[in-house]
Amino acid sequence: MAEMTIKELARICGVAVSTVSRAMNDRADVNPATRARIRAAAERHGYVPNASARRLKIGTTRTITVIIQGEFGQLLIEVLEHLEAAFARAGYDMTMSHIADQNAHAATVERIVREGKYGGVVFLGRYGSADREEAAVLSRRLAEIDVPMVFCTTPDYSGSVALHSSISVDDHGGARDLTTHLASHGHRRIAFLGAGAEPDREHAWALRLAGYRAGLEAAGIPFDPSLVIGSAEPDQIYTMVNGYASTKRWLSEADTSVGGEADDVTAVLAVCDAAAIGAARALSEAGLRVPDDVSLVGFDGLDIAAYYVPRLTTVVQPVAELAQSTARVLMSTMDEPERAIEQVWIRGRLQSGESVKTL
Amino acid sequence: MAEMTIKELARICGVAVSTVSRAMNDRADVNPATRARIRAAAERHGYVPNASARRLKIGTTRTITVIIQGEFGQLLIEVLEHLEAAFARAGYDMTMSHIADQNAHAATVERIVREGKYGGVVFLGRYGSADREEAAVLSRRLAEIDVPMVFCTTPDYSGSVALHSSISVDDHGGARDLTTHLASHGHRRIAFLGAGAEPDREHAWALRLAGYRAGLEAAGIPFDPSLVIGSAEPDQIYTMVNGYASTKRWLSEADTSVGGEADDVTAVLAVCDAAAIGAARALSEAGLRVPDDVSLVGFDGLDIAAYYVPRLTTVVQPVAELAQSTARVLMSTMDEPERAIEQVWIRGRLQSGESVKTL
DNA sequence: CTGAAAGCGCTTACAG
DNA sequence: CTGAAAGCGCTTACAG
Repeated sequence: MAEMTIKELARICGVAVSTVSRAMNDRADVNPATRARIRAAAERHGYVPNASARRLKIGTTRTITVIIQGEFGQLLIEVLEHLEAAFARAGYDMTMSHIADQNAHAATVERIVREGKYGGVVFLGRYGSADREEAAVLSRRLAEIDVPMVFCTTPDYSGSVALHSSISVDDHGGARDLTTHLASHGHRRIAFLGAGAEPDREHAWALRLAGYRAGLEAAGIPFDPSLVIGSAEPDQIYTMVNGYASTKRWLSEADTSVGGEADDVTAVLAVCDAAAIGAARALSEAGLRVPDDVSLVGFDGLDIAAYYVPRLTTVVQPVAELAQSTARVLMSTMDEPERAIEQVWIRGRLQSGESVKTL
Repeated sequence: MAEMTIKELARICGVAVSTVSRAMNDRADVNPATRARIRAAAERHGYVPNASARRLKIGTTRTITVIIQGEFGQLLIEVLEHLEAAFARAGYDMTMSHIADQNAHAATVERIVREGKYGGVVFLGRYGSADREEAAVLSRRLAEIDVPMVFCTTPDYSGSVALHSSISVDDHGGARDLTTHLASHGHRRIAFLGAGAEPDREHAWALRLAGYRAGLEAAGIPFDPSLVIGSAEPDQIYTMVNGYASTKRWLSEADTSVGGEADDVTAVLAVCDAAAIGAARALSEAGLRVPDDVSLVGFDGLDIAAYYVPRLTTVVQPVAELAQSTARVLMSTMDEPERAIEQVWIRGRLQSGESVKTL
């Protein structure tokens, strides 16, 4: 079936192309009867306006692209689905581009954006380099591109002054709540599992680590750096394999080191649910049961947390609210480009499972 | 920063726009020095050709879109990542469109495709209606659209004659292997968990159910329809919630019914890993331990299968091969549109865990 | 309410 | 090797 153009449809309907254009775009200044006739013919012949020609002429588009970078798991899928629904309700198409490269070059992103195919951009997930300076440079280059842009589930890395709006769960508050929860169940030797290698204040793990420290402090528990367990897989922090490998390494080091710090740990706060699942397996292999021997909590509120045995205590990311907020901020920025930058932090909800023992 | 056009860049370089075009597109007939000078200027000024104008002129594009429909989980993510890598190696961009609607209207798909933004289309995941007739109609309408198209992880629903190439894991063979595996460990009362409601031969669950029956037959075990457990959530068969709810319902019905069929079941073959995880929770709530009281196997080979306690015996989908095969078939079809339809079935690998007890 | 015409930013024969 | 010109399929002032 050959592609039909506006010209052919105009000929078929016996009108000018401009009239067809007006009819297809629902302009007020068309005779309702003409409009109906044209649309019926379009439907019948399967005419769909050429998106490239339209965009070239209009200069703008009702398509949003979501750029997903790095780790791409269940959490981002859920956010994506809500984003799509939110944009669809507002009459926008949404498409996605995944950037596999852990350290995407600004150039890759720039190219996607500058091609001019999109009216707005959502960055989803971790973006840019783990390296602070590099990330800041990327952020500044992005800010020079004349396209509305907002970050979702990742904060802005620009440095002191935020250059982009961002919407995230309150990582700090969530981890603090989990720590307080553990403390209120009698735990005082609480480990944090899955810290990253770089001292980067804005990464989710770093914010969660800070929340953990705040929770300890609120409970009057002194912070012990030896209870911060680093990631064995720093390139894939938020995964089962990292939770597993990090816990394995920690347990074996603790066994052999003087003092055996692991021995008196009664609870582990994992950087996310996936890492917690990996940790649970490593603990099990070491003969430690959850929660009888060690309590374990996660973060994110994935399905697996609710179906795991034992059900995992976690903080549920408000995915619907994150997506709606992101869509709202982006569309506002598209309407009003000079709009002020917003940093939105949405509180997650602590969901109690069966993985915490009361001491 | 204003968007730069080819005209401005031509003026800056003191050449004609046609020369800039040739330089940017790496044509042979440009003076290497001119070419270098133009590309340097483009880089310096951040010039990126307007994709819409280019596409309008060329009529074709090196962008592939992956249309994901319905359930979108970890398995599809892994396939997606491999697809992207495969297309990137061949110089194609890849973008994704998710269709949330379980029963996408052909119109939605047609619109995406007819807009003319893409050079090829991959359908990923289940597509079309669960209803056989509706699915066949969609398939036929899709075949009328003049765009290279291939189905990945889903077969073609056209009816007797396949209209589209498709690449899937060997669902039938995988389920047969799992059943044989269970039988060889002494199991004879094996349940199949997660059957769908429609008698649809091509759905993954139906193919796996058929493989299960073939496995039973090979082991000389009579097929017992009462051991086929239907999906409590037929709209989301391949999920934890369905595995959980279906198992719950089955256990409670079996308890109250005459004969209590559940009592003598020693093994459950779940339609996929996610459903198996849900089933494991339901079994645990009923006081049944895996594998001591019931053996349990899944399908897909997700990370969770390897990290769950007990490690889940499953068939690992060959995601890399699926993606590479899909990319290869699609690109061949783009080069040669009249190419013959191919149906590819790739064998999965049985991965032994700790969830099967030897009787 | 409708039509004729200009032009969006590119690419590609066609001349030179 | 380079340039001038036509045209891809649309939309949008501008006339009527």
